[in-house]
Amino acid sequence: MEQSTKYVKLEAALAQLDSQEDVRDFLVDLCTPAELRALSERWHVAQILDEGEKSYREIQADTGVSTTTIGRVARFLRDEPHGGYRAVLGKKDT
Amino acid sequence: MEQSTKYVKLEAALAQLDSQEDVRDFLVDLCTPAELRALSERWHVAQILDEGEKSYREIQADTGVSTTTIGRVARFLRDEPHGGYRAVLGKKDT
DNA sequence: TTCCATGTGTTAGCGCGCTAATACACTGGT
DNA sequence: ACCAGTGTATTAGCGCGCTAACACATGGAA
Repeated sequence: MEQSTKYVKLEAALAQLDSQEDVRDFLVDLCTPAELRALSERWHVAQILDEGEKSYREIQADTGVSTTTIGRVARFLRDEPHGGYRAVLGKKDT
Repeated sequence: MEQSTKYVKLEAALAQLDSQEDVRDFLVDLCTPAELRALSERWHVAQILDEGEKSYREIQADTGVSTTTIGRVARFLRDEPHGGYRAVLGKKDT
């Protein structure tokens, strides 16, 4: 298989990784620990918010994430600028 | 398909996205523009370094990324803490 | 040997995402 | 009417990744 384009876009690189382990290793090399933590926390919060069963303050107590950040994630989730979260959240069950 | 575990890990979420577009949309929702730019630049630099044909100063001139950052990416690439870059770079040909 | 480009390290300063703390308007239960 | 809990906004301060601008040692070419 020939790779014609000289450089692989970030999303293309991630899309071609199938296993959870490969993605993990790639992210660890690409991100700093602080960044990886921040991204994981946001994604975690997004999933909790999507369930719609906990208040901001409960989520803060459970995860340690500030309500400021929770509010920001909630805004992205609500406004759905690109539906990127939905594409994954929608796969959880039918 | 039932999703038994309550929350999906970040790497699992990305691993289950097949298309480049889905990954892109997910990243755009998850990351801030500044973060996405930083990650993309690092990945871009990593690929250029992997070719081994340009000096740090050339890369800086081409991409606008500082030699400090280039050096940091180079160090990760050299030390290969988890081989995450390699897993993608190795797929480019052969 | 001289000189220049290289990889690498160091410092200062900036931008920005995060926390902590607080405040406000709204709503449902008592 | 009151009050507790909610989503949300605001402020100050901190950590950290980035840039800019150096400095330094090494190595190859003139």
